Amino acid sequence: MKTRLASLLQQAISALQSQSELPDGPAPTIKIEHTRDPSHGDYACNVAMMLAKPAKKNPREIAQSIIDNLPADTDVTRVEIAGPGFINFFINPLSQHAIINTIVEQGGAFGKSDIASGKKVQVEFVSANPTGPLHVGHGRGAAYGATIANLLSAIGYKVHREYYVNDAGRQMDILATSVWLRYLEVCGETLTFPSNGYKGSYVPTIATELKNVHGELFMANADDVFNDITADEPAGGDKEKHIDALISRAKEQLGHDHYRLIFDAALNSILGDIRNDLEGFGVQYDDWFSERSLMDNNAINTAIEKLKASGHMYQKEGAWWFKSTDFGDEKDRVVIRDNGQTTYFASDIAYHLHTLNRGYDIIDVWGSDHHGYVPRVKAALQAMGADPERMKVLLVQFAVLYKNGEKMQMSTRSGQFVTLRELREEIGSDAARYFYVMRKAEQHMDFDLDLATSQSNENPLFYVQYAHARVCSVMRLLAEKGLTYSVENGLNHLDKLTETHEVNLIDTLNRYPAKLLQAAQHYEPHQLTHYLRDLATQFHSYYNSHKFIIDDDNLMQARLVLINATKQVLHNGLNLLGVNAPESM
RNA sequence: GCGCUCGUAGCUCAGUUGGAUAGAGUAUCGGUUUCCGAAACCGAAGGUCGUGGGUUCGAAUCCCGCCGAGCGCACCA
Repeated sequence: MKTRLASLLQQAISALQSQSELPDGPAPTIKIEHTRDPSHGDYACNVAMMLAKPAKKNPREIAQSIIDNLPADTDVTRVEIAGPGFINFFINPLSQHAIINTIVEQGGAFGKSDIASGKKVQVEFVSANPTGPLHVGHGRGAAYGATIANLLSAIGYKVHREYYVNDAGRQMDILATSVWLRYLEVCGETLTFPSNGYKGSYVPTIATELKNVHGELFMANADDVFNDITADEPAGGDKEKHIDALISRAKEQLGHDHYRLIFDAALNSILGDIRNDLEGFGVQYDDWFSERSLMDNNAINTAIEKLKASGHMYQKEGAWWFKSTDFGDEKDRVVIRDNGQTTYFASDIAYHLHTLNRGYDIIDVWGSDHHGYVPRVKAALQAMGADPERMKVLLVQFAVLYKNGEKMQMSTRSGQFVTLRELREEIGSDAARYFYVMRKAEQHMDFDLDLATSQSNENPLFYVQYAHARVCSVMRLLAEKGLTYSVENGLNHLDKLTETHEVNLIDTLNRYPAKLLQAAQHYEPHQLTHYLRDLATQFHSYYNSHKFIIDDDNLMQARLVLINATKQVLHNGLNLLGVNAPESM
């Protein structure tokens, strides 16, 4: 309908231009919007006001000329000028009914489109270091990323969902060493656990498993291990140097193969837990991409060579630097450390290049604490001759948790955090998924655990699900009464749906496809949650003022088609959010 | 100090390329069930859109200053 109106307006404007009533040249893009106030009609357009300046005319005057030149359309019942120069359209309500036919016809596909026509995009999200279980901060990125992927897929993108596994680097070494030290404790050694080690309870668990499988294969004397190691912070030393020394000691005492065994045991255990956790959260991936694989297949060196060839690399103090300031970054960045090891940044450059080379545009969902990292990655892509516009970073604020009215501090290292799994167990995946995407991603978010766990009706998910369940309930009752539902009959009598509640509900149904498109293009799932609440409100209001199971069979069938169409749209929307649409509550 | 994100009802938040009287939920107050599920519905009240300027027909939205919050400023990942 919007495009139809736009085309009518375009014709009128062209006509005026040829009569020299309006200046030639490109007219402003015609924007048709739904009105907020029903007294303003169904659709409104501000094009007359946009033309006021170039035409040097009163906007209301222009609006009148446009209306006078507007071609007739059977579904437009009235056109008005209002306010400073809006053109308001009143649409024949019966023409809106057609959406119900469309919904019945398309079912679960209703609302989807092929706007993106199969363009390939990779959504990389969560990608937490496999050094511990996911916590509620990661949960938001998981819910958001998964929903974004669903939305993009719904408008025709070919979406690749990927988890980038940081299975290399110092943090993993710290984890492996932490596991080994706990293992020694399990085997009866006493030692002072490093202050910078991973202290979560999952570490001794992995250590115990290791002992069950391998016995005392990795056994060592604790005094030997700690002999000549730089002092830890509590002992007046440096915690970073302390843990680094312990890592070196672990590698040298265990030897490459045994160290790798422990390292992989820790990695596999934690990654397995993360996979399981995300699966339970309804989050699916097409690929779990290993950072280590970039080293194994030389992709990192290739990328670095490419950077060097670009002329934006230089050597300083034994390290290789990328001159990212050439591309607007704050400072230059190290790619190869003076000890010869490549940095995380080097891996990430290689990873992004690799993804682009596979033909995907990139959407990275990152925690907002990584926002300073964006310019350097884009700079690297640009230096290597790639288009940095092909990479889009969506930043997600961490949720701040409140319990008993107090803010909870979280840190993976200290082992003090609420895990995603705990959250799911307490409030359920549906509520968590919905709650997480209800707010704009870059908005700070207060997550009140007491509120979420109380299952109060504060949680709007129940409201939406209830609307869906209510339709199901009506249909159950219909069957109990021995009555039958005829879609055909209902579709044939849509013209009987003339009550205000019905018109409003149908109007809301009409808005769904555009809303879905907008939510996807702007990466804003919260638009969908707001829409679904609106739709549920319309339905509940209708439900309370009209009965559906009535004596007039034609009217009843028409109403049943309407509420089933509503149910379908609720279902489609919730499905995109990764939330169930229950038949009963 | 510099940079990024942000400041809207008591609280949690919408307000999408600048549009008409700034909207929901929740909390508060008052109504609605012999009737398809009251986890619902209807109504009232609630605002100097942080603040001061600027841009124009028109600003919560764009520009600048100030105040306040969060995050970032590693040869960590």
